[in-house]
Amino acid sequence: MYVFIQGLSKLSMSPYRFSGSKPETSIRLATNNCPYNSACDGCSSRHISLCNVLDTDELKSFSKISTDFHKNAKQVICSEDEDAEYIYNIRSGSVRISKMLSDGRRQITGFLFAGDFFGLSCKDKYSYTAEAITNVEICRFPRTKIIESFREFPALGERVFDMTRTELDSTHDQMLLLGRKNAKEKLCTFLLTMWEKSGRLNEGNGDEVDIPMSRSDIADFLGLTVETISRQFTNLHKLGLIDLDGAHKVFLKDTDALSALAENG
Amino acid sequence: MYVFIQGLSKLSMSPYRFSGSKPETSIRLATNNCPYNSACDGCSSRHISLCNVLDTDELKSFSKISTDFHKNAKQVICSEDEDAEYIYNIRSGSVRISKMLSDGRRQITGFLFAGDFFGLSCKDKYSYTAEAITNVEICRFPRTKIIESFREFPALGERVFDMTRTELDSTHDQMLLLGRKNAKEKLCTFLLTMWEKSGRLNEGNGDEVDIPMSRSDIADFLGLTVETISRQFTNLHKLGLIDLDGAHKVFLKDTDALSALAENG
DNA sequence: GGAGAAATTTGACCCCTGTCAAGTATCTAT
DNA sequence: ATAGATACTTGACAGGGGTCAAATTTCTCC
Repeated sequence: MYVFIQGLSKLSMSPYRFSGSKPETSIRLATNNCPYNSACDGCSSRHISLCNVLDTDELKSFSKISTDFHKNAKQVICSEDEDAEYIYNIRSGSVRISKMLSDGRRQITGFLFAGDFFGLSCKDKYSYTAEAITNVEICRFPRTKIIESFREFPALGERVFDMTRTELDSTHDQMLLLGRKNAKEKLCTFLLTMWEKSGRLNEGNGDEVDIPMSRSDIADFLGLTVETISRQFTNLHKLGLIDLDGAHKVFLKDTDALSALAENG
Repeated sequence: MYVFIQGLSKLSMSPYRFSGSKPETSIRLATNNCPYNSACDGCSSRHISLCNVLDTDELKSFSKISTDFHKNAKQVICSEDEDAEYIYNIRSGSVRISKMLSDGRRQITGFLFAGDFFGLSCKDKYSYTAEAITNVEICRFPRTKIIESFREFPALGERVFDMTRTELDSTHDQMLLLGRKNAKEKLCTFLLTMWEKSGRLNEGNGDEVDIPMSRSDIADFLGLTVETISRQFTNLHKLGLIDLDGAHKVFLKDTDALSALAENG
């Protein structure tokens, strides 16, 4: 079991908690795309976000460069080749990060959840597109200002650096998956990763896993087609390893068996 | 042509120079694995390495935590699941970074060259194996000490952070390649990346590219088999796009055509 | 320089996954 | 609640790349 957990923590999604993924609508925000200054005080993802290394006073200062906003499911947050002006931090909801080839083939390089951030590139253009999968609450910081604040709050810079290295580790696992695993192994790995993530927050949840993204998203994340994903879900169901309740709720009936299949399917 | 160059700079190898890759034997070191303190003064990769942000005095101080050593081709530098005690910096030669599944399937996550570093994980074990492809000269720093020195030399920390983010960008491109490109596109992309890298240092080299790694390494990097790699080399040769001089020297006869094939093969 | 080992190439065959198509279920918006 | 759109599933078929095998070339080391 230990090996299994270790394997999971490497997969290509940031290893920070997410708060389940029922579409959430912001109560405080009546309209989309309408930034306002956040006090950060009531932020539900504060304890798992990059800012969790700041104490109350520091956070008060830091929050001055932060702007809150909200996006509905399917809206674009930032696009490939657009000026990389902001760093984005997810407060709630699910986001997909993707890249495209000129003919439209898409690769999703990661799914991000509450506590994850994105947009901190070295280049002055974003090298990927970020889109809301569910409704999301996000805060963002001008890139130049957050880099300045790394000097004011060195712990913040270290925290962001740590998260970046953890993310790099995850991408290496995802490269192993994309280059060397077959369809069944890919889906098992994915389901266990989602299970591990959801388990971190919802401890009482048992083996029920919420899958906010579409089959098509999963396909583009695992380097497969929608049809193959669908067939593999059916396959795992016939093997008695999972139950499905609609397309977005999966019950893992034998995580040990799934774990075995994730490396030798 | 601009788009082409831009595409290249994203591919999953660190975008720092390498000094060609003819196997090099250290003159100063008679034996392998025999660390000694380096003065850094005569280091040929100093201008492209992480330490290039340090001035002469700073480098003198920094060099105290550095140890030089040498490995022959095919030797292991560090292994998956081994204590991650050191950060390694490549002074010359070529290194492959890889991960394995329990049944032996291997994924090479990157090829590294002079100026590149590796080993800076968040975890206390290395999450990958590093092996010398050619003979290599390497210097290494105890992880705890280099992290301390980030406080003494903030520019060094920023430099390492920058290189890490650039590397993360590259892995995203490699994920797109692994998940969505076909065999021909993968090989064309790879050849152009190697060409771009070699061109940075050896400007007079024209379109002759040195490929230090084996067909098997290329296969494990691109998520293919040796046979497929070999067939695609033959294929590109028959198309008149490349000439081969042995297995490790490739002459790119039409980089524009290769560039087109790299996205729509 | 020559023998053995290792790496690369080539061929024959086949399977996994993609493609195309159609049917079914689910979601969304009135 | 209902209609239309979207998402998902299932089936038939095919092809790109894998597997196995053998030939050829290149490398390594006395």
